[in-house]
Amino acid sequence: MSTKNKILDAAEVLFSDKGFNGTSLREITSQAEVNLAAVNYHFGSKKELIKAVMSRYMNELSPRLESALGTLCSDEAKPSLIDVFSAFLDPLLHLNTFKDNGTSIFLQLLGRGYTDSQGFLRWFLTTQYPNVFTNFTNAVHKAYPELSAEEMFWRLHFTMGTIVFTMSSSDALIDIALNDFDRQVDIAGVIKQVIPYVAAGVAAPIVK
Amino acid sequence: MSTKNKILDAAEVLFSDKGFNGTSLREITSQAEVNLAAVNYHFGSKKELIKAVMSRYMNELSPRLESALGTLCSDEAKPSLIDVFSAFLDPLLHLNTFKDNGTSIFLQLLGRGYTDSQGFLRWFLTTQYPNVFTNFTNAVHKAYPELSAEEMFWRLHFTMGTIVFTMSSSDALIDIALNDFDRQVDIAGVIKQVIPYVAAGVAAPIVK
DNA sequence: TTAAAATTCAAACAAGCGTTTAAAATAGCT
DNA sequence: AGCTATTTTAAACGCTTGTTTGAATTTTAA
Repeated sequence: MSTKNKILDAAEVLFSDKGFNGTSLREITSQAEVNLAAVNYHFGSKKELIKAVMSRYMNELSPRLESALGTLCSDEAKPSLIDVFSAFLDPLLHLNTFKDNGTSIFLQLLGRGYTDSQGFLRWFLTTQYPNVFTNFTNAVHKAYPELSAEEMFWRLHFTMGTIVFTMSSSDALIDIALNDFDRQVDIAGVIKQVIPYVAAGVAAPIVK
Repeated sequence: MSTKNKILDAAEVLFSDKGFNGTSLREITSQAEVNLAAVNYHFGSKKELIKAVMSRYMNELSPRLESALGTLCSDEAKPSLIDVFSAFLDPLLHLNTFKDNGTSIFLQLLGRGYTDSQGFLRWFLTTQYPNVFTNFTNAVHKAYPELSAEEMFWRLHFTMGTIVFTMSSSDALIDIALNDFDRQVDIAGVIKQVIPYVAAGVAAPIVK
């Protein structure tokens, strides 16, 4: 295992757990059992390391997501909103085969990135992977064409908030579910619970 | 204006903007034009200052919220979910008269607190202000009794995520709405948009 | 007015941060 | 083998962090 990958593996777990600001390079390098200076040697800076951690996941996810949403758009049949959101399920769960707990880690990273660091990750994702966003918007528009661009804007951001926030605290929530309901839930179970919620939210009657 | 209040006023704005970890005591005290040591003298520690900032809002909000949700529960008529979520509107907007931009600041603080600091604010709120949570749960149950406790648990957390995440990035979203749609939106407008969304989400068909 | 209490202040503290340096070690190549 | 380029290492850098100190100042009350 290369030093670079040892760093990435340790960093993604710590970042997802304690946030980007909350994780120091010393924690990462001691967890990875490499020298402190290795981060700056291989990645240049902490900021670049964060980008590298996210890129590793996005490069795995984004083609599958584009494909899934793309076929939904090119199909003749009009998809339901449930179809649109369900299209995320397989690409996201595929991250679990790509890496242990990959789905959960990635979604937590996403949540961290949106609130930490004053939105620089938002910029990074929307500029580096714009196709995912436009494909998603198009798919939702096809499923619910009555929604105006402005209403769509708000509801998609509400949806993003639901997903990202839920996933960034999913470990705590899964713990509570285990204690209060004796129910063993995994990340796939949470995603399946959230899909009808966001689909119904986006499909809500248009407010006057 | 007392030193204590000068600190609280400066802290809440900086905390809501840059998070708890992202704001230093030196930024706060220089913004408040007080000595650095004043924070530790008056509050004991940074953590206690964070609690004090949140308490000032919660003490203003929680009785109004309990009352609004309480009457909803004690009324004979069965409320709609829209009624339940709308009950938050007045108490939240009241924070604007209590303080300039109070609603927005408080909701952003809430969002920060849920992701920063590994959930210690979640513990603080649920243990210090438990009535708000139980009243809310009861009101939702009355509006939608078919929902099981477990499903309710998940959907209420999805809702919390939607609200908190949206509000913590509401400034950025309001900016985008201004640029893309020439639409001047304020925090009350965002709240009114989000109510039908979360109401529909909670009311979504029960997943098998 | 005077003594005690509360508050403010400048300064320093120890600890942690990301980053840089230059020497040591390793690897790749002719 | 011997030279070059790459990588690893320990140490230190400069800076920021939250907190503490003890003296100066202001406020309070008798």
